[in-house]
Amino acid sequence: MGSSEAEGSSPPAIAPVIDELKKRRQSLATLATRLVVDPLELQTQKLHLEETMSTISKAIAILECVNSQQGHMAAQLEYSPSSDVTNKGSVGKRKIQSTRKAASRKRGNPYSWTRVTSTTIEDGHTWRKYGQKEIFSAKHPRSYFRCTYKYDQGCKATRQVQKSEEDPFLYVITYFGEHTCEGAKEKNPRCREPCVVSFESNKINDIKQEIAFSSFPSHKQENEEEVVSNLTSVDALPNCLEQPAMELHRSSITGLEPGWGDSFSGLNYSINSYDVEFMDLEDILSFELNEFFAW
DNA sequence: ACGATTTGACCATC
DNA sequence: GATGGTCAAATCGT
Repeated sequence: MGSSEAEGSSPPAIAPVIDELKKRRQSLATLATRLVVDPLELQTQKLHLEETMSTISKAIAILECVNSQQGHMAAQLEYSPSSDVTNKGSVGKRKIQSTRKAASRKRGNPYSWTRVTSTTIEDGHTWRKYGQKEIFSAKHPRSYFRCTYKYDQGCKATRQVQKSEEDPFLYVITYFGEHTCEGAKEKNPRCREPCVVSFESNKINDIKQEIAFSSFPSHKQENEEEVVSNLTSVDALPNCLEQPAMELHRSSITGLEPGWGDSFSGLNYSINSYDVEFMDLEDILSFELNEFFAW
C-alpha cells in the first residue's frame, strides 16, 4: 500500500517554486533600479529590497539543493495521519492503552516540521504544556505542548520545544499535525503556521522579547529553561510581530550529507517535511512584498 | 475558584 | 531494557 504510493506519487513540485522565486527576484531587482522617491525613503527601501532579494536568493539556493535531493527524500515524506481520536475526551484514569499506542507512533513521524528560533513565542496559535522530559544524550529537557483547543475542537496539533545543543540561545521547535482549530487563527488569519520570510528587524524582535518577559515580571521562574514554558503564554502577543527572518537549518533536512548547507550557516530555519512549508511560500512572499510596498 | 504548569508514572516503540 | 510521548494528580498563579 505505502510502497506503491511512494513510488507513484510525485514529490512536492519544487522546480516551479524555484522558477517563481527567480522571477520575483528579477522583478525586485528591476524595481530597485527604478525607485525614484525621497532620498531618505529610498535608502530605507533599497535596504529592505536588498534584504528581501538576499532572502529569496537563499531560499532559491536551498530549494535547488533540496530539489536535487528530492528523489532521496520523497520516500521519507509519506504522511502517516495521527490515529483517529475514537476515544477523545476520555479523561479516565490510567487504563488508556489505545490512546498511548496512538500517541507513541509520533516517534519518527515524518509529518512534522522544525523551526529554530531565538524565542519560543508567537506562531499564531495557543499552546498548553502537557509534559517535559529529559532526553537521553541531550543537554536540555524537551517540553511538550498540545493545542489549547485539543478538546474543544479536536485539534490534533502538538509541538515540542527544546533548547538547541549548539546554541543555547536558540530553541528547536518541532510541530506535529496540522491545526484544525479556529480560535487561534481568527485573531490574525495572516499569521500562518510556518515561519515567514519577513524583513529582518532586530528591533521588532527586541520589542517582542521585551513584551514577553515583562509579561511575567513576578514569575518565580527565572532561568532560561523555564522560560520555555512561560513563553507559551505569550501567544497573545501582537501577531503583526513576526519572526525576524526566515532561515534554514541544514541539520533537520533529512537525508542530506553533513556540510551540504554550510554556506547557509547563518540561517536559522529548519524544515523536516518541506512540502508543508513550500505550500505557503507564495503567500508568504506576496504578503511580505505587499507589506513592504504598503510602507 | 479556575485555568495553567509541573512532575512522576505509565506504556508503546525501538 | 532503554527511550520517548502522554496522562493526570498535585501544585501554582491569578
